[in-house]
Amino acid sequence: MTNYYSEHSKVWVSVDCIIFGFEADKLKLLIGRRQMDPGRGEWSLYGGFVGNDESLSEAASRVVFQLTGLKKLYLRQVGAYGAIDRDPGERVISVAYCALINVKDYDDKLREKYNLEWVSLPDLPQLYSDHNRMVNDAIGQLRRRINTEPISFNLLPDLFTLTQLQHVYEAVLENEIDKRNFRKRIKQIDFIEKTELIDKLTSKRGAALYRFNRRAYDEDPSFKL
Amino acid sequence: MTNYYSEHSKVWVSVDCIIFGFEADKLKLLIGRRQMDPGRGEWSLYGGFVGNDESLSEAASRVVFQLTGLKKLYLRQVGAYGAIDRDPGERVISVAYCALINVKDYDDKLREKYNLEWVSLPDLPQLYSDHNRMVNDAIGQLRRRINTEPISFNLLPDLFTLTQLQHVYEAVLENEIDKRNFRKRIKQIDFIEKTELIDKLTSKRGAALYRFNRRAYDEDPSFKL
DNA sequence: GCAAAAGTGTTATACGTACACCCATGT
DNA sequence: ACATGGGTGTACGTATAACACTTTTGC
Repeated sequence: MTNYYSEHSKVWVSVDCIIFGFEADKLKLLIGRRQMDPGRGEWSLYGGFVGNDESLSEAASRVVFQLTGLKKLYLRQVGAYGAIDRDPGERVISVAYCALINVKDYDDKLREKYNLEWVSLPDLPQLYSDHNRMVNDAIGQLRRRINTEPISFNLLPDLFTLTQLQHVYEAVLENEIDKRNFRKRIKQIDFIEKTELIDKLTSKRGAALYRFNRRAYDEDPSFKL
Repeated sequence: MTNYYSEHSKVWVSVDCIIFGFEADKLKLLIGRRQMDPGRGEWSLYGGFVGNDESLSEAASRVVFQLTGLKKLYLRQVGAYGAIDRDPGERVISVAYCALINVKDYDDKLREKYNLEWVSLPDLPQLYSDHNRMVNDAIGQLRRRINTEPISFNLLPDLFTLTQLQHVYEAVLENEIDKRNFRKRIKQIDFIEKTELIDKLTSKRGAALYRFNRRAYDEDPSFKL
C-alpha cells in the first residue's frame, strides 16, 4: 500500500446489468425486485458492487453469470452514472452494462430463484434509482449499433430462420420491415450463411436455417443492413 | 450515515478529460506531463479525483474549466475504465470525458501554466496508463456522431466559413470530401445559416460566414450530413 | 497579371423502397 | 381443401459520387 492518493476520498462503485432477451417476437428485459435496502422490493436492474479483485467488466460478467448461468455472451458497457444522489442510501457510482442473450439458453430455475421477470419494453415499470435511464440509454445504443455490428445474433439461437432475424430487427427498431427487401439485403451479407437444415417447428412448409459465421465476419467486418 | 453498503469496499474514482481542438486544419488533443506520482512526467490526459460533493460530469467540468477557463462547452462521457491494474499505483476507476473546444477561445496562459501541448493525432505519443485507449474510443465516438449530431460547430468559432467546416469533417473522418458535394449537402440543412458577414482573413476574395442556429436545430434535430 | 481561395451544376450509378403472388406442407 | 408461414422479382424515385471551370481580389 503506497497511499499515493490517500488525500482523496473513495466511493462505492457498482455495476448494473441490463439483460435483453428476445421471446415471442418481442424484445424483453430481465428485471427483479430489489433485495436490499434502501429500495427493497422496488423493480430494479440486477447489480452488484465492484470488488477489489475484479475489473468492471469482470464484475458485470459475474453478476450476469449469477443470474443466467451464461458465461460467454455479448456484454457491453453502456456508461457510468454518477449523480450525487442517484442512490437514495449512499453515494454510489454505477456502471451499466448491457447483455444480449438467447432466452432459450436461459435457465428458468435461476429466474425463479432470483424472482426475476422478463418484461417487454412497453410494459417496463418504474425502476429503482436511475435504472430507467440506463435502460433507455442501452436501447439507444442497441438501435444505433444493430445495423453496423453483428449483435442481433446474440438474441437468437445459433441456427435461426430469416423470419426470426427479421423479427429481431423489427423489435429493436420498432418498425416493420418489408420481407423481400430484408431478405435481399441479407443475401448480400457473406457472413450470414444458409445451412442445409430446415426448421419444421414454426411452419408447415419448413424454413431454411441460417447461421452467423464469425470467421467470415472477422475477415470482412464491414456491412450495413 | 446509514452504512447500507458498509460490507463492500470503496475505490478511488477519477475523471480523465480528452480535450479536442481544431487548429491549422488539424484535429488536436490537449495533453500534459503528469504532475503526480506514480508516472510523474509521463504524457497524460488531465484528470482529477471525483469528490463526494460532485457528480461525474461536474468533476469533468471542473477539470476542463481549470485547464481551459471555459464553462459552457460540449462535454460527453466516453466510458468507464476499470481494469484492476490500469493505474500503476492504486486501484482507481476512471471515467473518461471528451470535450470539444474552439482553440481561439482558449487562454494560452493556462496552457503554459499547466505545461500543456496541443498535439495532432498522428503525433500522439504514448500516454500514461490506458489513456491512449480512452483517446481512441473518444475518436471513434466522434466519428460516429459527427454526421448525425451537431457537434462539429463546437470546434469552430461562432462564425465560420464552409471551407473551415469542411476541414473539420475532413480532419475528424480522415478523408477528403468533394467541395461541391459538401456544400450541396450543407445548403439542405436549415440550421446552418449564411450570414451577411464576410471573412476576409483567410482569402483575398473573402468567404461568407455561416452560423449554427441552435434554435432551428432544436425544432428539427434530424439531419444526416 | 497572377496566385489563392470561393463559389457553382450536371450526369451516371447505386441504393432504398414500394408492392403481390405462388409454394410446400400439416391438419 | 385450406390455413399457415416461406419464399421470390421488378420498377421507380432518391441519394450519392464523380467530375472542372469561373470569380474575386490582394499583392
